Amino acid sequence: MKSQGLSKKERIKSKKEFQRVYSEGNTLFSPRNSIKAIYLIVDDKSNPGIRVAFAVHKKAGKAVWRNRMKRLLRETYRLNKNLVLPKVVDSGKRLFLVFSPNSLNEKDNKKIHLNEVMPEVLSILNKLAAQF
RNA sequence: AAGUCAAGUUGGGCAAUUGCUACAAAAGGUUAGUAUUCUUGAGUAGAGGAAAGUCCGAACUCCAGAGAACGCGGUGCCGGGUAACACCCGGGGACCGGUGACGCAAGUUACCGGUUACGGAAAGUGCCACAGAAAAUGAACCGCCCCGGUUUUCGGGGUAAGGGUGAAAAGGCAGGGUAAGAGCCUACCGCUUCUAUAGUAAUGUAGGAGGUCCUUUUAAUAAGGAGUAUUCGACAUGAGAAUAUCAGGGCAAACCACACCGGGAGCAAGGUCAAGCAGGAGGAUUACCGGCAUGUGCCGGUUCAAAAUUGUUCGUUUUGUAUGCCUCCGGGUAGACCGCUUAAGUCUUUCAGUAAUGAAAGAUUGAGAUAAAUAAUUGCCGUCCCGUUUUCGGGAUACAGAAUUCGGCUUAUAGACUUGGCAAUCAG
RNA sequence: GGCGCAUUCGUCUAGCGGUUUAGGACACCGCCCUCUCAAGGCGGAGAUCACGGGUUCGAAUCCCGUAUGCGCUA
Repeated sequence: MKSQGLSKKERIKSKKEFQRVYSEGNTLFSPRNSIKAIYLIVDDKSNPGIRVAFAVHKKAGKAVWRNRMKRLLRETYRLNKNLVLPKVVDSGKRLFLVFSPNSLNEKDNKKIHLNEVMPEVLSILNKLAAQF
C-alpha cells in the first residue's frame, strides 16, 4: 500500500456505516472549532485499518466551495495519515472517521487554502493517535 | 486614440512533484489451466457558457388506454424554420427615442434604432371604489332657451355647445342652422363596409358608398310608415318575416365563447442477477426385535455413527437435537450489474435561402462518477490594482462544478477581442 | 436527482382588485384597579405586505422573473 495514497477501499461508502458512525460515534473538535471529526473504534483483528469520509453540509456554501472543502480535507488526511494508521493496525482495531467543517462557511471564508485547514486537522489526528 | 449603444466570439497559459476516477499494455501470486480472483501498474482521457434555476419543449422508460366527448391546463397579429416548443428568423401594426426636411408654433413627414402576453368587448355574464346629476336600461347639478304664474322666487318643458367631478362623460373640429342647441345639415378627419391593386397572409395604397325620405306635432333626435342592404322564406315571378341603416366607454394577466395543442408519471423511470430473513414443496433422520399406543411418538435390548478416556485396539461412558438439517421453488431486501453515453453529435468546405435553417461531401469520437473522480503545492509568464517609478515588492485574477440525454428560455458573470451605428473632441 | 407548496407587525395568523400605507390574538409600553404581583379594564406604538418588473384608472391580492424557507419521493 502506498504511504500517501488514498483509494476507494479506505473510504466509508455505504449508508449503513455512516448511520452507525453518526449514532454511536464520538466527536472531536479542532482548537479553533473550525473542523470537527466523528469517530468510532471497533475490534476487528482480521482486517484492521482506518476508513475515512469527508462530509460538508449543504448550508456551508455553494457546490464549488463544498467540493473544494472536501478536497482540502482529503488532501490533508492523505498527507498525514501515517500519524495514526500504524498504531491502529498494531492494536488490531478498525477506526471509522468522518471529517466535517464546523464553523467554516463560504460567507466568511470564500477563498480557503490548505495552510488554513492543515493545522486544525493535525491536532485532531494527534488526539486520536493518543488513544492507541 | 479615447466615449457610448447594439450584435457576436472568448472565458488565462506552460512546467515539476505528490495524488484521485475511468479504460488498460504488461508483470507477479493463486490454479490442472492464457476460466476466475488478488496485488502492482507504463500509457491515454478527465466540467461549463451558463454544468445553475428547473420555466418550457422533446427523446427514452413504465402505467393506463378501442375511439370520441366532457372536464382541466396551455398557446393566441401574419408567414416561415424545427423532432417539438411559451423558442428562433422574416414581415406587419402600435408605442417610444434620435437625426434631417417643412412649419411662427402645435405638429406633419422621411430615414435609423429600440420595446411589444399584439386574436374576440357587436354570443352571454360580471366589475368599474371615492367623487359626480349621470359609469351604460343612453345621463339635466349649474348654465342656456321657451311657456305659465309671478316679478324675492317657484313650477312645467326643451337642450349634451359651456362649467364642474373623475382614470374614463356618450366621435373630433369648422361653418350653416336654431327659441336655445344638437350628425339636425354640409366640408375635412376618424369609424364601418365594398371594389381594385401589391402581397402566400397579416396588412398597405387608391377609389366608392354609408350621418336616408315622407307624415304627425311649434320644432324635432320621439312615434308611425316608405326606401335601401343582409338573412330567412318562396322560386317562373311576386307577396311576406326578422335585423340593420355612424357608436356599441374600459377591463378578457375577470368568468368566458372561438381556433389550435396536450393521456399520466418520471432514470430515485425501468430492467437483469441475487446473500440473509420469512413463505411453500419434497427428502433424510441406521436396521431389527419386544411392549405401550396408533395423529404420531415413547421405553428397553442388539447393531451403527460421533466424541471423550488410552501410546494403539478392545472395553467403558456420553450423545444421536425435530421450534433442527439437506435439496428444490416462486416472489424479492441488502448488494452488484444494465440503462450510461455514437448522438436531432462535433468540425471543415460547397450549394439553396433576406434570415432562422436545410441539403450534399469529407474528417473525427472529445468525462461517465454514484457519501459521488476531474485535485493539492510550487515556479515562470499573461491581465488588472497599489507603492516605488531602470528595477523591484505586495495583492487580486469573474460567475461558477457534469449526475439519463438533447433543443430553447431565464438568471449570475472580472476581463479580453471582432464588427457596425452615433456623436463630433484631441493629435497629425 | 425529480416533484410540489409557502413567504403579511417581535411571534402566530385574517384579508372580494377600491371606503386598507392593512384587521385580530399573544408579546411590548403607559395609565387605572390592588398593600404588592398576576388576572382584568382603557389607551398607545409596532408592517416599504420577501425583492424586481408588468397588466389595470387603481395590486398584499392577477401575471412573469429572482431570493429564502418547507414538504413529498428509493
